[in-house]
This record gives sequence, structure tokens and C-alpha cells, in this order.
Amino acid sequence: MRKINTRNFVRATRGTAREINRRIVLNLVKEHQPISRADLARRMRIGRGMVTSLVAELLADGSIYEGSTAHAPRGRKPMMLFVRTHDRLAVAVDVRFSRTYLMLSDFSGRPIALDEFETIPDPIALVAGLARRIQRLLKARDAKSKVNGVGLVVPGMVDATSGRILNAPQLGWRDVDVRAALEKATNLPVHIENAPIACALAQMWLGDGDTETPRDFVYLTVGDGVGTGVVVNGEVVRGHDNTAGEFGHVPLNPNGPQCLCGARGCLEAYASNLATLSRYLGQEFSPTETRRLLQESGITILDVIARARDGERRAIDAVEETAGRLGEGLAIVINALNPSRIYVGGEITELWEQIEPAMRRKIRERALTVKAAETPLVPEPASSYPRLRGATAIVAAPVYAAPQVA
Amino acid sequence: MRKINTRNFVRATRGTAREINRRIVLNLVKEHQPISRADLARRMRIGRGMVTSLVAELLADGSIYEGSTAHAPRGRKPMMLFVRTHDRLAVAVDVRFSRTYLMLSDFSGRPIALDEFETIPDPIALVAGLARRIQRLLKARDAKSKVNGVGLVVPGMVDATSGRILNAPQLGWRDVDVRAALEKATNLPVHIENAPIACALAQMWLGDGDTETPRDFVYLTVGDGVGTGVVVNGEVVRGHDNTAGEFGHVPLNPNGPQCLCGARGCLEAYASNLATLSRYLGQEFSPTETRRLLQESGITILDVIARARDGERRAIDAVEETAGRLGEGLAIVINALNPSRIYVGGEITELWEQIEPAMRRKIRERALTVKAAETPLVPEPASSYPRLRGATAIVAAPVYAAPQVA
DNA sequence: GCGGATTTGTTCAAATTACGAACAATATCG
DNA sequence: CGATATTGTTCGTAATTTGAACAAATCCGC
Repeated sequence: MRKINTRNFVRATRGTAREINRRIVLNLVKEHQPISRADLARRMRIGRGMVTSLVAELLADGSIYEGSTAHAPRGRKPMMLFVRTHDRLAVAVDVRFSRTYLMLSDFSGRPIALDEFETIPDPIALVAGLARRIQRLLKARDAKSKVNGVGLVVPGMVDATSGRILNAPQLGWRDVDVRAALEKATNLPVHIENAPIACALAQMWLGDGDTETPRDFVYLTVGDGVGTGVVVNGEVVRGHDNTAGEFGHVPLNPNGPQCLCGARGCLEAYASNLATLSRYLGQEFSPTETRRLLQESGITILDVIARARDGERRAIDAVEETAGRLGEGLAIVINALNPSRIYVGGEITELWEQIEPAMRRKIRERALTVKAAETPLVPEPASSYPRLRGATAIVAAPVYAAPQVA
Repeated sequence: MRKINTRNFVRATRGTAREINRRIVLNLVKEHQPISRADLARRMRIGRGMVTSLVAELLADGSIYEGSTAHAPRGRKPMMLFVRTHDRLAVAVDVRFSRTYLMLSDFSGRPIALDEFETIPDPIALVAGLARRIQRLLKARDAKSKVNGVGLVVPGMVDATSGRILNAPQLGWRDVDVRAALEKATNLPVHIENAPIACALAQMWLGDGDTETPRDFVYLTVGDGVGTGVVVNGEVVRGHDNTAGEFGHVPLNPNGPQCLCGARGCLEAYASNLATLSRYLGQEFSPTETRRLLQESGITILDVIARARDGERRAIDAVEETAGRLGEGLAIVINALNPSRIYVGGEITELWEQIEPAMRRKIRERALTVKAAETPLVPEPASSYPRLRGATAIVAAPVYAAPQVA
């Protein structure tokens, strides 16, 4: 039951009902393909004439296509419909502290081409370099005419409506607008998004049809920082000033280690990759000190993960402690939001069999109900490029989203 | 940008656009009254003919009425429209541990009659007694024909769709269905809701037109427990199993006092009324022990509040410690959800001038951004009966809510 | 092999509603 | 008192949902 905002509403027009139904058809094709007109009519409880009309429009605008006919026990064989994704493309960009990743993908998130380069700290210079690479990529693939837009994902607070990057500490960016410049340089629409939210949007919009994507879920990213993308009632939670989802800065212990945000004992200070490395090196979490030691020793999170997999006790202890802390943090998320599912992304998920029990144990200790304690945790390995897929998702999403009325 | 759930959607029909526009008109009248047809046409950017038609329907179904004409500098004086609430009634019920409160109110939440009685622990007996009181109340006020339904609010987890009370520990109720019996006994539709969520819904649906109710806000209730009602994107957050909003069980200190939920150091263990009383009595939070001492001494939270107001140091210290803890908890809420506003309900708000600085100080320590740290906190005294108003809201809400399509 | 039955997909007329223009009613101004 | 302006109502047109009828394509039983 949603409230109408009388200061910011969209009234219905003659085309509203038709637009809603056309989107429903498109989503049904996308998630239940192959599907016939008669199938659609049955699912939507409308006449086949109506379906023919709506499908004709979607065929005409290139959203779907007709494929094979299917077997029918009797009568005319149905013509099966498919969503067109393979030749509808997006440019996905993932800007991180040290490297920036680029992917040309289709609308289902399937990678066509990948590229990467060292992140240039100055946003203007970064955009210039990025635009050149995008042009080359599109030219090499003869793809310019098939691209709907560019999705760009950053590790920080983003106003997705205006495209401004409000604060991205890891990049040293504050109140930065790269969207206009990139649109001008590429002649493509550009969408900007916060990294954990983008990961969540990838699950929402590019999830495979096999497993139904829930409408209330959380995506937890474990990397240099710990962040969450929250989806409630089928919509991302951004918050009033676009700073929602900072479960990484929920304190597990008020007397715990100093976090980068200035507070003490945040989930991030216990469970980020840096925190795991600190623990592995046998010292309390201290970002500057730990970074110095890491630079000296050259150890990375992937090293620790490999050592844990190989049975090294110190590595196993470090990782399991992190898992327990993640469990504590997830218990808070579960009590606060009661999501249907929690996706967990980050390198640490490569040790899922080892960390899941520790996480689950802590969740069971603190979740309010038995059912809540059983909230499914779904790992997502870094190798599926969740942030890049998220960048694709923010380009594709407007095509599939419900019309915003009332 | 909301996702369409292809397994549970509502398609648009011929009447959809009209229904949406009619709801928009109704909400505009409700929140911007008095308002004329021409005003409505301008705000909605539609023709006056269309408005005349929609308004005629709302007049006919009794949602609005025509009032005075208003001044116009030139031309025909406009006929002002008002929402009808004064003779559209709801029965509101607030079931608490020791007493149950009953209110007959109109659709704006204005109380017409109040009643209360001792809560009968057995739900079947409670419903029987409640139904008798409701019948008497309606008969005394000759109101049977004007009542839209009954709203019943409990302190526990509720499946609002089915009306089942999943778990209400304070009442000792688990998996209880009082709705069907109460509907049968009163011949009225019955809506069941969780108490903090109901308080939030009161803000959303019965809020006065003067201050715009935000679409992202949190309602924190401080009483026997500490709970939250969360609204995101104009919709209440219930969670997958209807257990969302339990920010009261977010831990402030993992080694803190034992909470009723079984964990240690929950916000509730630090900031509920019982926790404040424990502190006042100079002992660590222990529900059973504290309750015993309170029973012996006869001291209540209102006593402590009165003493704090009178300047008694021990009472002031107890209350300010609670305020600080609430601030810590609110900082977590703010970082996690970034709401536009936080309403705070409970007896402790009677000392708002004293507790607000302590809360704000803690929030500033821990909120991630300066702007987030300035999230408005709005006190709501117990004397405005937020739970009863919430019960009214859940009856009235379906009349005003946006049609659920797509 | 053909007529009957069934299913899918298309076409078309009717009903409903958004849309916009014209008109009616009511007011003020010069 | 006529001109002008504003509000509210009426009415015709255009767009779309709705449902029936028809066309196309298939399988089955005789």
C-alpha cells in the first residue's frame, strides 16, 4: 500500500494502462521465455487480440523477437517469443581505487569485450581516457549503433538522479560530476551508481529466470570497504540524501578498532579485506599501518585466501574471524530488514564452504526468529564481475521497469 | 525504478488510469484542502472537464464534499472541496500487556470516544469482550453505519496480509488469529498491525497537511520494548516473514546486558522503559529482577520522568543515559537507511528538551555525513495516542493508497 | 484422405475513458 | 452595461480495452 506524494506525482494518461501492460508483457517474455502469445494471454487474463497488439509493438521496437514454434498436442503450433538482448548492448565501467575495468556486454550481462587500465585520480582526465577507450572498443566491435548507454559504478555515495558523485573516499572524489562530460564525449546516455547498489541492481535486473529474484534482498560487498545494496518492495533503497545502505558502518563493538569513517568498531573495521589482512599480520586494524606492512610484504587478500585453502592455520583463523564478524553484521541486517535473501560478494566468497558455517553460527545466535536465522546466503564470486554487471543493469533497467505513475 | 514481479502482478485495465487519477484527486483534496476543481486541473495538468467527472464520482461515493466558495480576484467564485472524514469512522484498538485501549475516531484520527479495560490474556476471551465493547460503543454513538472497519494493533510480529499475529511475546501470543472471530462478532472488516508499524502508518496517512510527510522515514517507539516502523519509497517495510523493523535488537555492545530476546547488549536492553528504570534503581538491566523491585517500590517510568523534570540527579542521569543509547541506535538507523525524518514515540519524549541534546550528540559522533547527522528528530508524546491513531490509519489507508498495478 | 475438433493468432466492432473545445454561469472592471 | 476573466459543465473525438468472430494451422478418428 503506497502513498501518493501530492507534491510529486505522475498522473495517469490514456496511454498509461497500455504502457503498464506492455511492460508486463516484456518482463514475462524476459523471465519466462520462450513464451507464446496464448501463454501471455492466459497469464495476464486478457484476450489474445490484446496480446497480439502489445506484442506487435514490442516486436517493432526491437525489445523481443519471434523464434521457433513449439510443440502443441493439438491445434496450431505456437510461435515462441524471446527477449532481445544479444544485440542490445551496454558499456559497463567499474572505477576502483587502483584500476578501472571496462566491459562491453549485451543486455543480459553477457560479456563481449573486456578492458582495464590504471585509474587516473583526476576525474576529468579519467573521463577523457575512458571516453577514448570506449570509442575504440565500440569501433573495434562495430557496436556504436547497438549501444543503449554507459553505466559507471563507483565505490561511494551517488545521487543517481543527477549523476553526481557525492563522496567517494577511496577515489578521493567529492561532489564530482563526470556524467555530463562522458555523455558529451561518447554521445551516449550515462548512468552513475554506487557499487553495492549496482551489484544489487544486477541481481534484480539481470538475474536468470531460473531462480526468481526476490523483491526484498540485500547485497553485501566485502572488499576494501564493506557496503550493502538494499532492495525493498522491488525498489532500491537510496535514502533521503543518497547515503542509505551503509551497514558497513554499523558498530559491532563500540570499543573496537578505529574505522576509516572515524567511529570505532564498525563492521567494516572487522570484516573488510584490509581488516582480514591486519588480523593475518597479527596486528589490530589500523589502515595506515596495515597498508605500510602490506606494501612491504606484498601480501594480498588473494594470498591469504590461497593459504587458508591450503590449510595454513593463521590464514584460516584470520578468515574465520572475518566470517564471524560478517555473521554478526548480517544478523543486524536480518533483524532490521528481514530480507528474503542476502547475496555476498567479494574475494572472500572463494572460501564459501569454510566461511558459511561461521557466518551462519553468528546469525543463529542473534537473529530474532528461527526462520529469520535461515535467511538464504548466496555467494557471488568476483569472477562473475558483479560491479560490471551492475553497470550493465543500470543501463538496461529503464527498459524493463514498471512505469512510474501515481 | 521498480521491478515488476512476473509471478505476482496486476495488469492494467480500462479503469486503471481513471482509478489512479481519482486517487490522486482524493489525495490532493485531503492534503491541500480546501481546493477547487480548477486548482486540481492546474496541479494535475488535465482539462477541467476531466476533473469535473472525477470529482463527481468522489462526491457520489462520499469521499469528499463541496464547501464554501472562495474569493477570486475576477470571474466566477470557485467551489471549494473538502475530504470527508468527520463522519467516516473507524474503531481503533491498542492491545498492550496490561490494558487494552479502544477509540472511536473519524478518518482524520480525531477521537470521538475512548474506552479501556484490562487485557484478558486469552485471545478468544479478549475478542469476545472487545466485540461487546465495540458494539456498545457504536450503539451509544449511533455510529454503526458510519464505521469502515476495525484496526487492531499489537506489540509483536504480524502478517498484515493474513491478519495472523505471528508472535507477540508481551501478550504471550504466538500464531494467533483474532481477525476472523472479530470480523464475525462485529460484522466489520478488521485490520491487524504491528505497533511501531502502525505508528508509522499514522504519520503517513493521518499526518496533517501542513508538514509534508516524507516518503522515507522511521518511527521509533520506546516503551516496554524498543521497536521501529520503517517506511521506504512511500511503503512500509515488512520484510519477507514480516519481522522487519527490529532495530531494537541491534546490539550496541556485544558484552552488554542480557536482552529478553536472548542476545546481549541490544538497544532495547539499554533504552526501553524497563532499562531506564533498572538504571534508576542502580542495577544492571535484568527484566525479572527489575520487575520485582518495581512491583515492590511501585515506581513507574512516569515517576522517573517527573523526578527528572524536578531536577533529581539520579533520575536525570538515568534518562540521559537512555537518551545517549537511543542516539547510538538512531545513528545505526541513519547510516543504514538515511531516512528524511525520525519520529520518536514513548513516555520519555516528555523530556524532549533534556534528551534531544544527548541523542543528537551521539548521532553526530557516529553518522557518516554531516547532513545525515542532522536528520530531523520529531517527538510524539504518548498523549497523542500514536498506536490508536495507527489503528485508525490502517482502516483509512486503503481509501487513499495508490492503486496497486504492475 | 477428409471432416471434426482443438489451439493459436488476427481482425473487427463495441464500450469506456482521456482529451480538448465550446458553452454556461458567475464574477469584476472600466 | 458591455467587455473580460475565471470556474464549472457539456459534448464530440480519439485512443484503447474488451470480447466475439474469423482465419490459419494442426491432430485425430473414421
